[in-house]
Amino acid sequence: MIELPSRYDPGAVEDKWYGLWESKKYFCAKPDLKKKPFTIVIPPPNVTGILHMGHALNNTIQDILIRYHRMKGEESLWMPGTDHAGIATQNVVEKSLAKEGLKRQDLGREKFISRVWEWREQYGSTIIRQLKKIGASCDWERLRFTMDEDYSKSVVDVFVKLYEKGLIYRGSYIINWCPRCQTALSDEEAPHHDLQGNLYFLKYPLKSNPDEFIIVATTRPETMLGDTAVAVNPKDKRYKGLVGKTLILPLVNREIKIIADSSVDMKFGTGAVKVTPAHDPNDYALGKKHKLEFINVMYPDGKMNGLAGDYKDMDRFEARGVILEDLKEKGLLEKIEPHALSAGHCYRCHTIIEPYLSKQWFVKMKPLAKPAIEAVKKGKIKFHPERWTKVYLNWMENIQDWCISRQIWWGHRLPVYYCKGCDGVIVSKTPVQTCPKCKKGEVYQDEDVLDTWFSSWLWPFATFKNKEDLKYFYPTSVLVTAPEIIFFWVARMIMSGFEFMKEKPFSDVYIHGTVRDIEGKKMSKSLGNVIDPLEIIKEYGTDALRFSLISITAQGQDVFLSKERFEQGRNFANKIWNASRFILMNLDADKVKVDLCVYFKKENLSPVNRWILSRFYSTLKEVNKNLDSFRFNEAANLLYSFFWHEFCDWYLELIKSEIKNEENQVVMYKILEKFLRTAHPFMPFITEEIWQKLAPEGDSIMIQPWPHIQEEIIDKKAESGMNAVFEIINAIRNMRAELEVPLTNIIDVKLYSSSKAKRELFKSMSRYIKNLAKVNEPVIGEHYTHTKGEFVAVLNEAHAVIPLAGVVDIDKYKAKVGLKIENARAQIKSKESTLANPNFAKRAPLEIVEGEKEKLKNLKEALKKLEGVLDGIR
RNA sequence: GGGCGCAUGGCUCAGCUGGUUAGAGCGCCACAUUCACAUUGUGGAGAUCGAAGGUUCGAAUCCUUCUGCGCCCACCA
Repeated sequence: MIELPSRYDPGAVEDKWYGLWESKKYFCAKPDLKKKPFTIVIPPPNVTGILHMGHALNNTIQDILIRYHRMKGEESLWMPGTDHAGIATQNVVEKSLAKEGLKRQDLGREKFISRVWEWREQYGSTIIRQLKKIGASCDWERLRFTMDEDYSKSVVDVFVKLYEKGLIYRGSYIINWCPRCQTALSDEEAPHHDLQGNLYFLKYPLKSNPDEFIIVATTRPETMLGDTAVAVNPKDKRYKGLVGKTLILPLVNREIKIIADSSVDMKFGTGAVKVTPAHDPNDYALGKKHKLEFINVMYPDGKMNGLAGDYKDMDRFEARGVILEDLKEKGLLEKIEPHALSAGHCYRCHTIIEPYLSKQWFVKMKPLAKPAIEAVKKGKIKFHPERWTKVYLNWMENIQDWCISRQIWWGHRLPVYYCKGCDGVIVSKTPVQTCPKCKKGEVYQDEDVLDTWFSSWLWPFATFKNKEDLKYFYPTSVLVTAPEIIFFWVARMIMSGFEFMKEKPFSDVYIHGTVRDIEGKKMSKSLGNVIDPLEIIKEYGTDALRFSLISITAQGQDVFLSKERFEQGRNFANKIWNASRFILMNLDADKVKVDLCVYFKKENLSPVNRWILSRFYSTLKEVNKNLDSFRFNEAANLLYSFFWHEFCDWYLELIKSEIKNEENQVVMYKILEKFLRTAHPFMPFITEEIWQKLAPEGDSIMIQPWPHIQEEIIDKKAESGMNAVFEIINAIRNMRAELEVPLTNIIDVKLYSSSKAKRELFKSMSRYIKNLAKVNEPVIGEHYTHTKGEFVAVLNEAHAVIPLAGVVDIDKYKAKVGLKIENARAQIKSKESTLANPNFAKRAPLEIVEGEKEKLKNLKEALKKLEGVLDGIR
């Protein structure tokens, strides 16, 4: 006899079992040629990161996959690690410095970087600890960091390889510049958001006649200081005689030409566009084409520079206001129209991006994209859900070169050196002291670091330290991630895989939804709508967190969360706990040792046991199918309803009175034991806790085999037979509720069926019917004929009948029903008269009238039912 | 401008290749507590599956159009 508390206490067991798994090295994977490998690389969280619901969902899915495949006997490796997250981490450390009143420049590069490392030492393990808390079965001995020495070496190697291949180049282009972070960003790091702005119409006077103007429309008047031309469409009649003439750029009084270019849209604004080649990508192209001057009027921090004349040192948006005022004063501001536009925003600090002309390093992407496109098109790599394929292909087919240099300090420094003597550029894997070209010049290394994603894109292979492991575990199996990083990471890993490994990095990409709050907003600290997974763990337990998260996440759909949703998971864990407690209390250890096969062979399993076994294997089959097709919610919900509604609500209730029967003991035990194994990937802790109590000499549940489907046990006939019994019990319960007969009152029941098989079934199942419906031994008959004073339920090929005599006072019951009927009739009458009232129709709002009509309809239906009941009794 | 997703009981959502009575959780109503579990059990009410067409023996499911919401992409001065 085992004594257990009636509530599952997750806090008391989780750390214990996690510690055991870890100490026994159950998470560790080694190449084993006898086994099939199954590999997942974790999307490395930022070192400074803190676990949020997105992580919880992402990693629960991965853990389910890993545990499932591990139990299926595959050599399963989940490779963990963290990302140095260049800009994000630098910003965090800078913020903490700011509290001391310091800037990173005050420390200098080297000291600042050591500060970041210190920071990492202190906080870098937080996210790892938190991943352990949610039960992640990563091979922690392989923990990697994108700034690890050998990982960094791979980054440098790759840079050099691409450079030597001519796929990396340096050049001056318009890039996305964040004036706050003061660095270049890739296009992906500068997402566009809508803004409500204005279209400003500015007058530029002609040199030949200062009273004559050309009017240009712009959303960014402050850039006019850097204008070097005005462009019109050559077909535009309005400006026919003006092309080639000279304008005086107001405020700076610089001479600029009017040029003609067919790219100018005649319908937009005035059809004349100011050209600022150093501050707009379109204008840049125009500037190149027409050989215009490039005048950069801003400092890197977004303030106007020396070329901005009187506006020097003003912030770009401040300058905008002042410039507009000055133009207005001079009568050169024609008008202002509201205009919706969108602008790039820094993905780290949300500052509006400045398109900025500067010298940066780029990767030529088109050649890399080619095999990556092909692989997906040919189905070598599959996206789940499939629709992401299109998103991926669309991006890949229009891919732009990747700006990879960042003007920050935290990250992989570019392996690029410049010679002061001959201006030579040296790209080298190893540090360079003297210029190999001129042999004498002093050399200095490029100050920039690489884009964080330039290291992340190597993750599926650079995380392997030796060739043997790489060969065995690569390509990896599944990548699990959110849609936000398809371009940042997934697409680039596919490219790098083919480029550097000559092989895809993974076979399947599972894209799960974004975690949102119940109003559909993204969870974020600034919105204050965060549900902290660790708090949920504290309150409800890890298994509850995992189970709830999974069961409400439909494939690829966004997840809407509120705290109450985790109650479902907690309640389920508690249900498992109590059912197990019940079984443990009633289990005779010696009886249970009997092999289930003994019963199968004899084919003498009782219908109830045949049914529950069939239901278990049917469920298992579906669970397998759904896990294999990434429908985790379906799998979870199948387990939920099997365990709760079939195993607990029906099976355990059925066998309760015969629980010491050997066959029942064996089946009950086996079902629980197999269920625990099946549920383990979803709820690792509670399943382990119960497993240990159930099979004390057994090893941990996490290294047990996944239950094998016994196809021959799936018996649809047994299932439908029991369903007929359940139908009867339900019907009787239903009638009892209708007649308000309490369960303490055992009543008579008659069952009729013209089918001999059914009659026999009822007879053999009568003890269960008696127990669960609280009735006396049923009287079983062949043909049902309607008799007064009986309450009837019509079933599938059968009738269940409760004789009312002695159960309820027929006259009283009749009177009660009669009263209800009268009541309903009165209500109908009153509703009808309301509706017939012409004043009501005139004055009441339409929805009220409709509502009343609806109510009337419902009342009439209810009346009909009641009249039927009365007919039955009479 | 292009693309994608969503619209199903009061709320939040499942519903895979179209197939008997459209499911769940929460909420609501009634009844039940010496019996594994009130984090429970039993029963119930509540849905013309966003709208309009179409394909089909049959549509929540496939097609077209429309409406509303959300997201992504795009060099919309």
